[in-house]
Amino acid sequence: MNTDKEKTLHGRILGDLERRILSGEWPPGYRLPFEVDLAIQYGCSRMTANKVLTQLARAGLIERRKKSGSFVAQPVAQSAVLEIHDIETEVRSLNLSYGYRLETRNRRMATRQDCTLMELADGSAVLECVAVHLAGGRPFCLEYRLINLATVPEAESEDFSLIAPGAFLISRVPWNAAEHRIQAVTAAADVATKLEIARHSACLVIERRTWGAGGPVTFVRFTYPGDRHALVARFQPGG
Amino acid sequence: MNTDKEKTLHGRILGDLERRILSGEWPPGYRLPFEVDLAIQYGCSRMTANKVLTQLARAGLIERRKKSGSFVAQPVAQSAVLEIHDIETEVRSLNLSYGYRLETRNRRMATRQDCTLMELADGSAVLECVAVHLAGGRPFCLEYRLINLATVPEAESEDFSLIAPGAFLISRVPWNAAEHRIQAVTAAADVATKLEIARHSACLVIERRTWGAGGPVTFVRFTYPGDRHALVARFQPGG
DNA sequence: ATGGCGATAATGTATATACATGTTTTTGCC
DNA sequence: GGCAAAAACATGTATATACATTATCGCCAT
Repeated sequence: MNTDKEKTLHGRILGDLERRILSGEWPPGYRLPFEVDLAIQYGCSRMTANKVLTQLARAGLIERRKKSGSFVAQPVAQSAVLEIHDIETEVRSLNLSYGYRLETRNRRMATRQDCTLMELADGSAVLECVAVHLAGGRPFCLEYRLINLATVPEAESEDFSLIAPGAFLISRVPWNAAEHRIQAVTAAADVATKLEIARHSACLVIERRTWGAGGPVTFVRFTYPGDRHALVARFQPGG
Repeated sequence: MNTDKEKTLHGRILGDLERRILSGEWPPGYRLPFEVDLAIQYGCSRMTANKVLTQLARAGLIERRKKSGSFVAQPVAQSAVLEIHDIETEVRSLNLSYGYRLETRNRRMATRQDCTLMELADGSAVLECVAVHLAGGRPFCLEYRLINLATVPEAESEDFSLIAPGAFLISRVPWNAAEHRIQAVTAAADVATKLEIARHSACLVIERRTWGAGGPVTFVRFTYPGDRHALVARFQPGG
């Protein structure tokens, strides 16, 4: 059921303890055996037991306290790991042909609004792109993109008529932080036209801001027709 | 910037390598020093270097190949860890008063639709609840809940007039897998009435299915007014 | 050339050991 | 009895060592 890494000694012990915790046999608050006792029970060294307990603690399944021992953690927020894919990959995984159409590309100075969106300094130059991603010949998603030319100057010499900004950026610009914002909105007139949907339809909007070592990199807003797209995320405590 | 665990030796080394990778100094594909060389450079033992590289590999920042060495991984999908909180916690963190109103509570046999939603066996008994969560006295979110009475029989003796099903379940039922689905929809008439919003407004819908050791546990659909709620997730590669 | 085969090199796992760190419990003094 | 010093204890970190596993390279015979 797990990542079947129960090939190794500490893998087997880990799986064993995980099973007891997730099944409820060891409920939240239960104090599990000390490292030395685990080592004796499983006939291994303390270092091996330590490795297992350290991994359980990193996964958030247990909490460790010096002198007191290790305790099964209280289940906290239901977190989920949400994978936000490259759009071309996403479309192709639906077995549809992928298409891309650039609508506008515009180099300009950052407006006040841009600065708010991206945490830009006043007077920065940005590249603004609007593009439509197509699946099976029909509009799949609308992309509104801002690129900070101060941190990504090489974007200026790219016309984005064939390659999408996302694909360009991901392969060229290292990033170290991102923030996602997911919302439902009603389609404005221009959005509805570009996506070929009825006005006031519900749309799923995913906004992402990305930062690199040199500051803000890009802002992007993806707008999906609400009835045709869902984000799905699976989650298992302890990976 | 990190979890500032640069107190220990392997913590410092880890931070150092992370910085080089995230800054782009070591680009994707770059082969980093072998364990023994790292150990020499940092004046530590190979076990310590191994611990660091193992953690980097678990975080997905590097890929390790026997005999070849360790390489900076290609950035893949932009994944984000989305924390889906308890609603009461969420409301209170907005500095609003929290309220809860149960609308309906109904014990019945599972319909065909229920079975599809929850992967139930035919003929299972379920508890169906509809409730409204309030923030600052106004509707914040509509909850539609199904509980599988086969795996959570104790739910039958709970009337849920004061305690919300989510709060009840999280503290009592261990679970080991969950699936989230996030979508945008237009509000149907009954939803609009309960949430006191205009018909056909855009709403953000979060559905969650949860499984435990004994099979399906619960299905829940949260419907949020689209203009009043957004999911926000931050992400930093490597933790 | 080429196909196999063994040497080599790097990671993977496990152990024994040592000392550090931070809590709790016990001891011992006033 | 009260309180501070000391011991006991469990985890945290680090090292040295050993052997297993596996991919790669070069050599040699065909």
